[in-house]
Amino acid sequence: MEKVDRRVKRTHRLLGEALIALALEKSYDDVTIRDITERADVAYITFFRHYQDKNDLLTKLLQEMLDELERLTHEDNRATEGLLIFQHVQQYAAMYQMVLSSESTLPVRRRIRDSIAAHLIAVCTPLRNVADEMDVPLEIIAHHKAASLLALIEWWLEHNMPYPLERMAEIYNRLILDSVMHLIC
Amino acid sequence: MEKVDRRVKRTHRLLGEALIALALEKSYDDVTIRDITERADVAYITFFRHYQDKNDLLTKLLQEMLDELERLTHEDNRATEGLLIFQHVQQYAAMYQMVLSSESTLPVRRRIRDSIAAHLIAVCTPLRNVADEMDVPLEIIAHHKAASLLALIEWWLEHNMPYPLERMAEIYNRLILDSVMHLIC
DNA sequence: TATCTTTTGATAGTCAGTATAACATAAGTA
DNA sequence: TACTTATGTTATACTGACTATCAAAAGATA
Repeated sequence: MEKVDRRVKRTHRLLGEALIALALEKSYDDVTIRDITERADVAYITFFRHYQDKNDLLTKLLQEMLDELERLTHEDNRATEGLLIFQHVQQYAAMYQMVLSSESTLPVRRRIRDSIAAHLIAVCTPLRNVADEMDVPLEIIAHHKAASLLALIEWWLEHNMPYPLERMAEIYNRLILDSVMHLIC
Repeated sequence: MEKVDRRVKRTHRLLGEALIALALEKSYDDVTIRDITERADVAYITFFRHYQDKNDLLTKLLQEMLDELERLTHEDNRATEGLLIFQHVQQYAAMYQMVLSSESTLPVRRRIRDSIAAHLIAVCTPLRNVADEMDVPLEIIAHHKAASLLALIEWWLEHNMPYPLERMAEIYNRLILDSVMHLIC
């Protein structure tokens, strides 16, 4: 645990808070770096002393959020997986909305998708028998599951969460988990 | 059938060809409007006399391509649906790659997705019995199918089409169509 | 072919937003 | 207190989108 200069810590916090607040007011894409530094009461140039660009800041903000989800779903109690995911999404709804609705966050969205897919591959590879030539490749199944989950989350958020998270978890189980499991086992 | 000035027709063609050629050389996002007009040997300002911005040009290029797909899948012979789709994607691979891999085409991607979803809803609504409260809502199923299809296409293109289109059609049937049909009927 | 209409081109300029340099000052650390 | 590091100020370069104006060229029409 290295000590970080209090000023650095404060700058990071101020810039992060400013970005989130501004992205909620207008849209992520419309937020300029000047907006962020002015809202944070920080010099413009200071932004570039800490981050390469706006996406870099967003990515770092997202990191711990995703780590937390990773920790939650790692225990992998298949019965509650959907519940945990949608609880988490509801908790960080603003952040997810930001990532899923803005034009310029494709790399971030890709990283989320790929990490979900990689997780499934890691879990399933040892379980799977010798690959049948006729089977759907595991890599494609994993990609499909990850993309479907993100699409479901996106739908929920874009429609302002019309169903409670418990219902979404159930839908997730039927729509995605069941059909994926059917193909794997 | 209205007559279009030959100059207009020529300008449209030149700008469209230039965008596609340039997007293949670098990436769509890195292509500037000045690039396009220079490649097309057309005055910079002329671009704005025809299109609002780069995405507007792309959208109009995409339109007829999608109309063609719509026509093909409208007859909806479920057995050959996957085959038709992946034939079409292979034929227009460059365009699909452009749309699916660039950061700034989220609106275009959304439109494709939503039109696929709308089609499924139109086809299935009359077939479906009174909605069971426990069922997965048709709207979500449609959104899921559209997003999954796009994800599968994306995977195929990003990995440089490692399987022939016939195999992809088969995967599409098992991974997406079967599970969706299972939930609808 | 002559006339009229529309499109195009050249030029110059505005604007927003990103990014960097140099030096002075303030805040934190030990 | 002395030293180190982060921050602020100011000025500047640069890219790319977008517009205005006026002259010239190409096409449509009769």
